[in-house]
Amino acid sequence: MKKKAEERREQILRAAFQAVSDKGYETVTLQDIADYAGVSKGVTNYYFKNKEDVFLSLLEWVTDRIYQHEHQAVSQKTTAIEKLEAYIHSVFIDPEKNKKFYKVYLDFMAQASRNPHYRKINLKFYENCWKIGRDIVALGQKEGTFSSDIQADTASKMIRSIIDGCLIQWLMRDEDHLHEFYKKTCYEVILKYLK
Amino acid sequence: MKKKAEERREQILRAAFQAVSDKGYETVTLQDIADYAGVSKGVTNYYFKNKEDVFLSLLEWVTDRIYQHEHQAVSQKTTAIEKLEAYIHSVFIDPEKNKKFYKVYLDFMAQASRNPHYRKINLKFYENCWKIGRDIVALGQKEGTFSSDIQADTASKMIRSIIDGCLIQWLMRDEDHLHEFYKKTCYEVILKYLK
DNA sequence: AAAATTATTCTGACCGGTCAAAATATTTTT
DNA sequence: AAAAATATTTTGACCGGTCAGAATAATTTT
Repeated sequence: MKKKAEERREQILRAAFQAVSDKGYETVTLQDIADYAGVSKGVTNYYFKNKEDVFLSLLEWVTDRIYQHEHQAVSQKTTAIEKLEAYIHSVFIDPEKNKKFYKVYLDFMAQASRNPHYRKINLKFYENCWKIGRDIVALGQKEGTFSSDIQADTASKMIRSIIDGCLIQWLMRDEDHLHEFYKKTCYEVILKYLK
Repeated sequence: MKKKAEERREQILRAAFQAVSDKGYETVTLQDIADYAGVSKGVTNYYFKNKEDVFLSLLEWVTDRIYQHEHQAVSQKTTAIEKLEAYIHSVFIDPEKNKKFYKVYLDFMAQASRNPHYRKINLKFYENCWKIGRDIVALGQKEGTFSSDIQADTASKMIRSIIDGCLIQWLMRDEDHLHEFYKKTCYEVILKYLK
């Protein structure tokens, strides 16, 4: 019962994710989402309060999945360098997935710049990401791999800034083959900063 | 004759800039723009082909102004370090102006991720910014201030990634007082990377 | 059959683009 | 220089189309 409802919600969120990625936040209609999910329009209205509720849930769902993925990748490694590598590797998954996510993510950030509800969800995502970065830096400092001059909290903010900055610039340039370049250079910049 | 028409266009673009900053790209109607400009609805259609034409012109106009401002600031300094400082200083003008621009810019990037017309204009902006960065790095290397290990072209991409990454993260956090933090740390990261 | 779920239809609001007419500015004629 | 003619600019009403949300109907589950 509860299970089914949860599945339906996720089915709709997946559809919304694809629809927004294809068409853009504002262009997507509830009808689009229903079509992508292969259900009728009423279903969406049944499981979500309204359109904004779908989108807020979508942002929460998608950022949480990203975070889980990153966290999982990092937690499997032991040294700071390995963890940093794993982090960057998990972030720069592949052109296809990065494109899909950052298209949607840019839409949401544009919304978030004016709507506190979106900002709040994004902040939660940031905090999760910062935590990953902070732990890596702190470990590296304990190991002696990273400089003790920098502050782990500050560094964690920068790490995410560099990552997002690189992937956004990559997306805007619209050349898949540059994915590797940004991944590599992003890693190098962060490493040089931490050492 | 020609002068008046150009003034009108700019008047409308200024109005559109403010309107988009306040309400967001997709929410803004031609009526809004007319209202902000203090003219009637028909005027906008008289000076621009259609809504998209207004927005494409706006992106071009606003990014060009930003670039001119950055370029002017950097060109007044002589050493690489001074130029870099001036660059960062001109980018991180003040919370008010940064907020206004990045709100609009995020909207346009969201559009650009799906619409090649916007991407093309943004690429022009990128190339201008990269040129500023590249020249600073090259100068620094000639001076011996910056490491010769890095590639000026690569570094210029990273400089802009870090700047945009920082300002976007700052905007999302919605705390004006952090502006100084991101400005300072952004500069430090870039400097450490270049040395 | 009652309740829960899904599908369809309706409605009111809104938007972009058009257009004809009015207002204003410019040029030509007297 | 005044008047007439012409060109340019501005206005706001209008239309076709779309969408979110509500209401309603149909179907499935319990």
